[in-house]
Amino acid sequence: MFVQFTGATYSDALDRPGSAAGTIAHSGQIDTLLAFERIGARRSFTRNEEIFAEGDAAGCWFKVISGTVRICKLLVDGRRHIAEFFFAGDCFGLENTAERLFSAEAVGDVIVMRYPRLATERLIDDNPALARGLRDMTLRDLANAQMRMLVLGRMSAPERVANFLLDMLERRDATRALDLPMSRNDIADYLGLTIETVCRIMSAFKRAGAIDMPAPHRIEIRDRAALTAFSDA
Amino acid sequence: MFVQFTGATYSDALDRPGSAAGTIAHSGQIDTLLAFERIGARRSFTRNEEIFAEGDAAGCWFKVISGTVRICKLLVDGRRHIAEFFFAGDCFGLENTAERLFSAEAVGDVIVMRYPRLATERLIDDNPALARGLRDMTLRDLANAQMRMLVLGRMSAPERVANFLLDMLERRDATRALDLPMSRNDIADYLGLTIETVCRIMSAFKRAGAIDMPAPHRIEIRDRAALTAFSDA
DNA sequence: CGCCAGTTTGACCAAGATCAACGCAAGTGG
DNA sequence: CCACTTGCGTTGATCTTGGTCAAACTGGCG
Repeated sequence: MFVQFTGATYSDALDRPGSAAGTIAHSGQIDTLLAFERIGARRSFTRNEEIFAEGDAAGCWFKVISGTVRICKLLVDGRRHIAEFFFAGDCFGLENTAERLFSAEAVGDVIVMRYPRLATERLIDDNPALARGLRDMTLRDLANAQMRMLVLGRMSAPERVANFLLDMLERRDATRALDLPMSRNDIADYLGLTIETVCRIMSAFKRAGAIDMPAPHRIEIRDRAALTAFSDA
Repeated sequence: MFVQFTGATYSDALDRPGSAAGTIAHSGQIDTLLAFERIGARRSFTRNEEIFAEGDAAGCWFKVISGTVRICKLLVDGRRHIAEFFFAGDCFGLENTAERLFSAEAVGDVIVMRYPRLATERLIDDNPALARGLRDMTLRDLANAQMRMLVLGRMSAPERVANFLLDMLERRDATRALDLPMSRNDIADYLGLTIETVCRIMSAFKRAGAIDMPAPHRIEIRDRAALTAFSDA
């Protein structure tokens, strides 16, 4: 079955506070959201601009308002790894280390909200529901990371690409058509492959009639069953 | 530089609550630890016994008292992936999904404490310091998972093995000698390699004088610099 | 029009997987 | 006590997948 790793949305975290945790009153959600709005600041970044760098002080976290963000790390010899992509509604950069272990960059033009960690900690200490929301979000991120480890550690190149396409479809709330905001290079570094391999496999999927690709960044699903079959055979 | 992914210990989580979060009074630690002891139950498992299975209800989490636990997932065609090993002091199985996505198994004989999730949630809601401790633990797990993604996605087989040995050394609080509790097969499934590749690379390290291997599970570091050099070329 | 960045395709190569055999130590049963 | 089995670990020969190197293609833009 197709491995799913949907990004953690903050509103999701409040809407579905984990099965055992019970339900949060709707008014509570509004209050805490407003509380966050008050401590946040809007920022915008242009294509390939760095939002934070590896080694920066990790004094705040972010929520994507629009656009796509990539979290990545560069090895000394130039190899790059993309840990995750984040889309509108997703939160990123929440860490407990003093320094950033990864950098964050705008894939295209991006608008984010920036929240200071200290103020967030204060809000959380006074508000168990909010704390629970953030905790669930982090736990969801962790589960996604574990699924991604499975993909990177044990899946073949076609399985990785098929999984990626189905996952993107899911995360962008699409069923048939999809505009990929990231380059082939980004996809390769996300899947632990080379750009050539990603290209070849996408072309193969197209030849096999599983997808259509009117433009490099435009993907249309023609045979979802075939893709799903590819995704974990 | 060598990539580090130390497991999250519960006491660590309380001892170092993240740089920006301030310090927790020592009495607070004792109280919350006692609180946990009260809701926990001791369990023991024998070699290869299942602690929980994929699909089980996720109503509790665990702390390793002694022994080694592996968290793993089986693909339909028999491929296996080990998401993480946990040693004495590490916590595992804390999830917000209704069902387990991974199974947990005893690598050797294991003793754990089992804590119900519901009671934990209650404790956490009343105790911000405790909440923070658990949050930091989860964030540390997430950071480790991201480092492991880097290893699985972008590192060569010798780099993975060297990293693994250095990481085990660190996690077992050893500097020169190390007894690996897990089989070569476990190591392979943890590193996304085959057992043959793991064997060959360990033998190569031994031939190169980087390690000594008086018995398959006994590793002695002879040239840490060489290992470190291997670990990220 | 020509350039440029990103994408695609092809030919070849190498790292690691697969298949197979062997080693070795710890049981087990006669 | 010794044959026999069983479960790991190790090593070698060969094959496959995906990486590397190189060249061609495409669309946008000055």
